[in-house]
Amino acid sequence: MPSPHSPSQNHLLAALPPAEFECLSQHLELVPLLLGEMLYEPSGQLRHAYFPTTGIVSLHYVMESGASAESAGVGNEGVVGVALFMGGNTTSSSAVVQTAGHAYRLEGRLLKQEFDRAGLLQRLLLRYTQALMTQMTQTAVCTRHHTVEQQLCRWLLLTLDRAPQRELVITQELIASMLGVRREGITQAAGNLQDAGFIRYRRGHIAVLDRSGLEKRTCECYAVVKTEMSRLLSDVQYHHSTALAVGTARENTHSK
Amino acid sequence: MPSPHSPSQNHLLAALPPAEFECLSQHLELVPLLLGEMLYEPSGQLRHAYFPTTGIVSLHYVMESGASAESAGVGNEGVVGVALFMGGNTTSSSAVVQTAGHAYRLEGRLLKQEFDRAGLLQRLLLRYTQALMTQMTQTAVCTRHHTVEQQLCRWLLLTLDRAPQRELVITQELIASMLGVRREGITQAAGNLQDAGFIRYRRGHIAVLDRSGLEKRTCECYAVVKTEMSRLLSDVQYHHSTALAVGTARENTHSK
DNA sequence: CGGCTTATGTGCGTCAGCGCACAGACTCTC
DNA sequence: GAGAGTCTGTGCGCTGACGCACATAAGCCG
Repeated sequence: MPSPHSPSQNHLLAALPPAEFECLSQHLELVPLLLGEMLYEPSGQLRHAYFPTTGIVSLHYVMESGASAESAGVGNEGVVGVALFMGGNTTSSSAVVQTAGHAYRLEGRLLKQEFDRAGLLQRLLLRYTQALMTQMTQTAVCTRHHTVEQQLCRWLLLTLDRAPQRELVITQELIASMLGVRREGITQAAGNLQDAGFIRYRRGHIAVLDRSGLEKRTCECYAVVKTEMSRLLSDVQYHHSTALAVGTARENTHSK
Repeated sequence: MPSPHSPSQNHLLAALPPAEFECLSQHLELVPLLLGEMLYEPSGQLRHAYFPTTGIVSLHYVMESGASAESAGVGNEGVVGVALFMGGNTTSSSAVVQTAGHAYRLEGRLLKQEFDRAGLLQRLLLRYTQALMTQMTQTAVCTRHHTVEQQLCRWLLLTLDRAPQRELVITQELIASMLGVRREGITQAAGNLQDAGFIRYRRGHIAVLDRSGLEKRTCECYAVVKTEMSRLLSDVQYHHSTALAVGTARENTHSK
């Protein structure tokens, strides 16, 4: 079965003008993201940046005690490894695959190089990084003030937005470790949501039946992240289609 | 009384090579930061970036319900307004003065301009932004897993590191709103710390008597932030004194 | 000095979430 | 299709933090 993979499934890559896109494409390597795989660990040297297409990655911190919490998630809207161009080259948190799928990876050195060209890619990456910060802030706030059920709703919605299908493949145990709560807490909250008819789940699979239901039950945090995300990214696409498209040959190689 | 204000009291500015420093200096404007003053509010257009010298600013998010939480603090090690060069121009959180003092401010347009020169300032700002992200992540984790007392210790230590004096001028009420907990919770935790002889306080003043005591009581989060901060910043200074100092006239204008 | 504002101390009852322990129940594999 | 491994459901008691309601006290200002 021919899987129609293309770098343009990643929003950041897709927003590049054809010239830059082509230039990068030849260095992009399609890699599978396996559930639970650790793309990088705390303080470890990052070798590649990952542009997810169908996979979803979670940035999270694991404490000495073993307790953990996610600070942000990355799907096809972003890139894993911002530390590569931010100059730190490594972070104190780790990146773990939360939903299996694929990503295109790019050697760190090359990403940095492209970044330093100060082209549209730089703009995109910086804006995305700001969106990431918004997400981190909101995670902190949400953690502080909202119930497990609200947080679960937020998490489901954000994940769903990045997932290609309506059914997520993930255990309650894993969700619990993302949100930094007990597994039983997720069982309970998920039970409530199922009773309400918003989701249906079975051993490691969660199907969302009623998005708007979840949206009603979640806190404002979801909307804040979502709004800020689209504000930061839509604006970039504007620049693409006007100023920056000028002067680049419009080839049709984009759609593979 | 002649107060010896200088932009070089801010670590980012101080790390600039003389040429860049001079260039920026003429556009920097010394402004007082008044306790409680809001430097920018959610979704409001940012006009200036602020480089604190003696003041401390808190980035925090206020929810519809009125509840709030800090995601990170900014003192003389950093800058308020990263959204200006990240491309977003605004954020969903607000910046509030948490400790009165001073800052040098720079028009947003100019900062962006300097940033786009891709000189050392850009490197500095990007690295600092990464440090900010570490702080946000750690805030989220700490919020999730640690007690109010531990968080108070972390907060006191981080604040102390940025404060010129050993005595902080702040009410428990304000600290509570930073940490997103009840005021009574701070009263209790602070009482414990005072009983242990680590701090002493009276109506709006907190004096730290025993730093190492606080360090023993706090969680790992303080160390994580601190370590990452110094890693990111020391490395920059290394670049300054070697690679990047080449080609810039070594004038002695730096030390005022 | 006296009164007012504001900050801090304290004592409830309540509750969400934790930690633990164990009982089902679903899948996958052989 | 039987067993093993894993995932999910449920029921405790416990505790940190909340929300509220005051009491007290410190600093400020006229």
